Amino acid sequence: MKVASVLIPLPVPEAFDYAVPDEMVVARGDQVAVPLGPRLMRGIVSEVFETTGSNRRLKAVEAVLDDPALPPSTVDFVEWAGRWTLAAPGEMAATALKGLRAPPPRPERRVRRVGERQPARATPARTAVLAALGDRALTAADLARAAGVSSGVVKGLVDEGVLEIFEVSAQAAFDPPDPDHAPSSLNADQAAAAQAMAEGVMARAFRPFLLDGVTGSGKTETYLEAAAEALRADPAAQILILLPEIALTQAVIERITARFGAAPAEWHSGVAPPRRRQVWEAVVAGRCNIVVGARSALFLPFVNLRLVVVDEEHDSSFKQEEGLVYHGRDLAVARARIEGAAVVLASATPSLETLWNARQGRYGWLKLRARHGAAVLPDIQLLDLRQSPPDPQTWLSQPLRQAIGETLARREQTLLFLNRRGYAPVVLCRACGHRLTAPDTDSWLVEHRYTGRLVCHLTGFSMPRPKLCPSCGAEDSLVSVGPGVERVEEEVRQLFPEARVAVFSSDTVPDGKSARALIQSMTDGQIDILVATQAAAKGHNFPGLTLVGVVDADLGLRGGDLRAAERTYQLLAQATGRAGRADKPGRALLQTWTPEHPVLQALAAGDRDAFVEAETAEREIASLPPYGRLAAIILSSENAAAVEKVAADLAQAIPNAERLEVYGPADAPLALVRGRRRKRLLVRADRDVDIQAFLRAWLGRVKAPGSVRLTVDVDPYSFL
DNA sequence: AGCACGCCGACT
DNA sequence: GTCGGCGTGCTC
Repeated sequence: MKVASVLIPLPVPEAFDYAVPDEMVVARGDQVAVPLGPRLMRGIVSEVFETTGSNRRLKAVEAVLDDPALPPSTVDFVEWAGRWTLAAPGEMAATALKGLRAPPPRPERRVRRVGERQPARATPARTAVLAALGDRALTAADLARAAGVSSGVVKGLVDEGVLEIFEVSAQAAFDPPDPDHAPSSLNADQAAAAQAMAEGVMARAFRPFLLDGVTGSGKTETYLEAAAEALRADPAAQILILLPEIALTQAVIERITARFGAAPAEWHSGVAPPRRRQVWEAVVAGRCNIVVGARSALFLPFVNLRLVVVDEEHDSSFKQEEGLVYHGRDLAVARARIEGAAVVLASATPSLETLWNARQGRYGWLKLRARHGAAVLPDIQLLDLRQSPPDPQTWLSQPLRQAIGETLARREQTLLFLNRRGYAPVVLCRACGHRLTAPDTDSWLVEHRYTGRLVCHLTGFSMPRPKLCPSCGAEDSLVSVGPGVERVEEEVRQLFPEARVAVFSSDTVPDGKSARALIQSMTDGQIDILVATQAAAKGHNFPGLTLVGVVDADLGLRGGDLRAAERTYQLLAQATGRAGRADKPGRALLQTWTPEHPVLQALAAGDRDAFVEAETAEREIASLPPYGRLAAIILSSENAAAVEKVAADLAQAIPNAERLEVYGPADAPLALVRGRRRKRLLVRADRDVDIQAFLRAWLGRVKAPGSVRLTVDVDPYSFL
């Protein structure tokens, strides 16, 4: 008997087996309809095999669906990703079908001649219609318009049998990119890197690269030349370019369009479902060469993937935390390995993991130096706040104020960087010391003055700023503690009333359109001082910007999670890198209470290698990534007792394992979110330990009731 | 995810 | 005395 294993988009731990009827032809990757309990489900065939006797009688595959099959390598990838992240394989498979959610486009109805048949009565209108049509096929409406008659005339000819209606499936066309449309002229570094990447693509085997170059070194044009080379060698080659954020796609799409004379396909959550269906179908049919997208584009059914680019590979937005928990960069490398393709991780501030892989020789390491005339690294100074503390209730120290004043006098621009939205991160009661938190979440409420509300940045809960302390009832006792961008803006306006000041944060710039407008007015010099969160630290270059002030360089270093130092280094390197060009040297001033901190020392010295060296050494001593591996298990439920119970059960059931430790259970750092009590366990293992096998064995021993949600996060990034 | 089966409060 | 609440469990 022939049996098909079918991946079903449900949280079941394995594929389900179905009998294949004798006359049915099924293959791995096919989309099938299978009975599950009382209903029919769409599934993906993961395997077809022959068996003699079965110990259980199987239901039969109902039908093979018309929708295109997933290419076998896409099935390989989906299965691998499911095993790696401990997700249900069927749910991972379902992400590869996300493009099919919209109904197929309605086929277009067109009319054409039926042989040489003539109408019984040839009126002028009818003659005009037949003349306009010729031997083409048009829609009835287009034809009537072309002939300058009403649609009734066309209908009459159809009724008479002179014309017939037929259906054509509407298919979006993707123009083939022309690799020689507008090649960039590359400098020596770029040409060497592009050459190495192109050779990697030609090898038709897994070839990973780190493309390591400061802002302005021309990473994008370099990897686009490698893509062009791939297309020259194989016009059917498919290329995937992953970006951390939707906001960055437009600029890259424009550059690709200019380089190749054809627009690439776009793939992310902002693309409408019918369009996504078109892209999905074009990708699986090999009718689409270049896709630019967010991490979910990794799951597209490529048939000839030759090159994957992960731009800004260090960016933590590649880590998906909700639903399926995975890291887009890691899965991109895996996909390239499975497809036998080249993968390029590009960044000015590569992640420690990637740098480590490059140093070990696992990844080809392609370095680009800054180009002549591009932004040069600014002079970075640390401002020791112990020497020159700001006045009470202000946040800018005297040296920074003076620098802003000088910059203003030279009619140049300042960026004040503070990675904190709103006016004040904490509101507390002077009388009783109570800190205001959201009612169902124990994170602090952030004061926003523009809206006059207190906002929970985790859940979006907000309330008006109360008059009385909700804890002790004292009147007028609430004080705003600490600065956010709005508060720094207030201080700047008082200090420099004549300056034009703007705030750039996700609150003032909620969408791409307003972001472009603000960036434009900054570029045009209509803003003197921009107070910004990390929303402005990425990717924009302002020619008149010569001073970057970091209001609180210590901010990201507190809290001490694994990647705090790395993230801070990357963020501040990006922020300070905004200042200055060759003809107008810039400077960056970092306000800190701990100028001796190695991260800040490395930043001030402009010495990335020293930072990487020190940070890597610390990770090695602690056997943390990349020297070890981590996984987190997060339990959450509205029922606190149920969480405790499952946590205790898990702690009881830890399998024996060598070179592996389990920490916890402990309250998650935010122990209450949206009314759900959260507990966390953390697993650390040596690099060569199969941490997934351990987790599977462990979780197999404990059953959590439906009321407790259990999330596994392999290689966690957020430690909330 | 659905949809079943299965034990305890307000109704004809 | 029933209709129905959603808690646990299964679906090849």
